Amino acid sequence: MPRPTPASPAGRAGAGRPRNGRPRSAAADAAILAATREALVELGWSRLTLGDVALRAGVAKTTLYRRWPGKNELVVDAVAELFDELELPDRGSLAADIEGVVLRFAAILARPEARSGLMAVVAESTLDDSLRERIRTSIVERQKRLVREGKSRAQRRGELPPDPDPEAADRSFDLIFDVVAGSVVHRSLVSAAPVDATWARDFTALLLAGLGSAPAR
Amino acid sequence: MPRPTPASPAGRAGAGRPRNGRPRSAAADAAILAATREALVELGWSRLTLGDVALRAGVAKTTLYRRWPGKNELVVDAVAELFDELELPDRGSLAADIEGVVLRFAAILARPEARSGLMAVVAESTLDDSLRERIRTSIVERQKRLVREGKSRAQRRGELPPDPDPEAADRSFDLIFDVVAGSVVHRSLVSAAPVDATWARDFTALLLAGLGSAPAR
DNA sequence: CCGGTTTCGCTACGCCTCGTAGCGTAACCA
DNA sequence: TGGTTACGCTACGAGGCGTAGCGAAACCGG
Repeated sequence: MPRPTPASPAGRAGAGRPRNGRPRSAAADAAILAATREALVELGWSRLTLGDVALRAGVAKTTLYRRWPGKNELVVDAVAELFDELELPDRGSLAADIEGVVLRFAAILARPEARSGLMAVVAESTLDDSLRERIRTSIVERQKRLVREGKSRAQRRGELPPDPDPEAADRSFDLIFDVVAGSVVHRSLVSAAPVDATWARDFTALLLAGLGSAPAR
Repeated sequence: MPRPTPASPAGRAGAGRPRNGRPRSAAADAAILAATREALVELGWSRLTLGDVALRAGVAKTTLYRRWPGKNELVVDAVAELFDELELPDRGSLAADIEGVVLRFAAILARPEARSGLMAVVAESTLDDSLRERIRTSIVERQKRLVREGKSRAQRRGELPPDPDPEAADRSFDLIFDVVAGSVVHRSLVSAAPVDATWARDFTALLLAGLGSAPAR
């Protein structure tokens, strides 16, 4: 009996692998994902074809279909790897931490393979629940972890008050995450304007002090 | 000599139309855009085909290609019409105005034809400058006008200080726009969580007072 | 009323991509 | 060595893309 479903192939979900038979080439996985990003840069989402990706990666097209159900899932995994480098170094203050993570996040979004791939899979996920779940675990949850860490770090420093109850803490946390990630994505992809040091400083000032205080630095 | 380019067809850019010959059917335009939205709901972006749209609209496929260069531009125009209803009623205070526009904006994004279409064309625009410009003039600029109006309204009320110089005013304005629009879009499409009254209130409180004040209401 | 002009519906076409099936071979394990 | 799985390759039907060509319809100026 072969594997019931093509299943999730990439290393991220390496669950029960049978001990018999020829193992899947890990090099092929890496080559396919790299080829996918390369094709995203040159062709964008709509003109990207799986046959072209297979050709670039030096594997057969059938190998590609054995590991990923389709174009959507492949691109999610290819883009997700870009976010592996996202970290949150401790810069001493909440303001500095926010500026730092904003600039790092924006640096990833500035790469064309992320620009053209990310929004496309989000669009597809509106009619595909399993794809949305894949995006959530592979990309979104990873970013969220950073915001959670930065918040509790600021609370240890005394820059933010402790949360009164866990329910309110969760809601406040989700809100902050959407504001930070959404603002950077919108600035970068929709407004198509650069997220540079000036913008990061202005954004941090707004997030910390709000509109009521002096909006201009 | 026929028209040099297929040109921008929809009513939005109705420039120099020749006075001779059979006029283009305005009813066909409306039917095509409505059919596009209907197909977006049922099929989403990737499975939407122009042949299917033509069939739904009751026009020939060639008619469709005579008016729009391709799928991208057609969907931009179809989605843009959804934002026509976006307004900013005066609710007496800056906080109430923000909550109102957030909820109205979210109501549009909750419609499946907007969800699946908007992100897709934004993704495509990363490699197509003319498409990005089309999105900017048809969709983004329209939203921006509302934020500009709300800001000056709040300044007349004395809720916000006047801007020191025009350059800082522009930068502050662009920032606010990206934060508001980006946060709502991210919450709605990426986090896939509802933008309800509670979220709108929490977001407004954060935007006005910042993280420094009490984050929980 | 009529000739010029443009749009429209329809059919047909070559090109490409999709996703799968089938086969022989290669790699790994007990 | 035999069993099992992955791989490369070829081939295929299905379907969308975007265009060309045709005759008919609609509108305008003379």
